[in-house]
Amino acid sequence: MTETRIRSYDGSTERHTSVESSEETSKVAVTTCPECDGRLATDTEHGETVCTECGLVVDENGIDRGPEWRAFDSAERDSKSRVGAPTTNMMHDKGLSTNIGWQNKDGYGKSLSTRQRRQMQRLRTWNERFRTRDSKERNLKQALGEIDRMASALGLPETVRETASVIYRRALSDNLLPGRSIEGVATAALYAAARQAGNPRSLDEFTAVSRVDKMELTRTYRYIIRELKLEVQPADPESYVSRFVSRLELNEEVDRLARELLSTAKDEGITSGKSPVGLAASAVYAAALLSNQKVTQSQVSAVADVSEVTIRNRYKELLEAADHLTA
DNA sequence: ATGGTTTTTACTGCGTC
DNA sequence: GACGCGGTAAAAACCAT
Repeated sequence: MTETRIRSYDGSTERHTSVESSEETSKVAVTTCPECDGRLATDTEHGETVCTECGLVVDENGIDRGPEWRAFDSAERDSKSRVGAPTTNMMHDKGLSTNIGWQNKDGYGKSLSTRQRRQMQRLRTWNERFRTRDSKERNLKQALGEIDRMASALGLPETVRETASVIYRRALSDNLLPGRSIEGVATAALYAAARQAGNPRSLDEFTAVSRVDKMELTRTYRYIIRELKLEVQPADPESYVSRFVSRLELNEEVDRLARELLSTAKDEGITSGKSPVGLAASAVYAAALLSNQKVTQSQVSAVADVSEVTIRNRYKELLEAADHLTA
């Protein structure tokens, strides 16, 4: 009947037969055991050369078994292939799901009748359908878990998580996942969601809580945006202000002033092309200066993750723009 | 790949506490 | 002398082409 195996190494290798066949396979390389002069047999499945008498393992690395998976159709190849960054989830089910052999043989190696063949074919089809649906669900489950984890680590509100999961689902159903890591796409989805919600976090902040590096994040982010035709406008510097202000323990006046500086700067047209984070940081610094609250450039630099040089350059420009307007 | 722009790194000098 | 600030040159990162 059906042979249900842990994993299909090879269509013809089954557990019970491999044990029985140790006698037969011994004809491949027969020598004598150095211990007891018994016959040596090669166990092809484990790549060991063992003595049939005393069980001494003479050589245990005889065979390179290559990849431990084998794909029988393209769907399976997709789910098992190691293209892309390695994740623990590469084999979503740890190889424990049911697999129906492709040979039309029963457990004893006898051929099946036409009727049985048909039946097996139908079973294979359905098994495959359930298996892939299952894998997508697990994939989604893991991704959503990651999104949740990162979102709370970054203090992002519920709404952002929701849009992130919507984006991820779309990516999944549009088959954007193959070749990309779940973690990477999940991070990119959250990044996009945060920006869309006007509650952005910098790339650096994301790489701090995600397992993917900056390169992969930006790459998959671009890809997702392009493929899903998402509209994400450049981050508004003002959206960083309140966070910086509170982390530096400054008051609302600084917050207000910083926003004012930023909007006049925008009107003067000196903000384009400059990094939003740098602008926000500089505005906060300038505002603190104007309202006589002491913060050092290095403090701002630390919380905003922007170099002091950038802060200097920007805040000079911001003040200039403000002067222009008042004068 | 390339070139232009922005940001960072590293270093220096000045004033203040 | 350490610290905050300002400036500069060169390197690195980024982006559009």
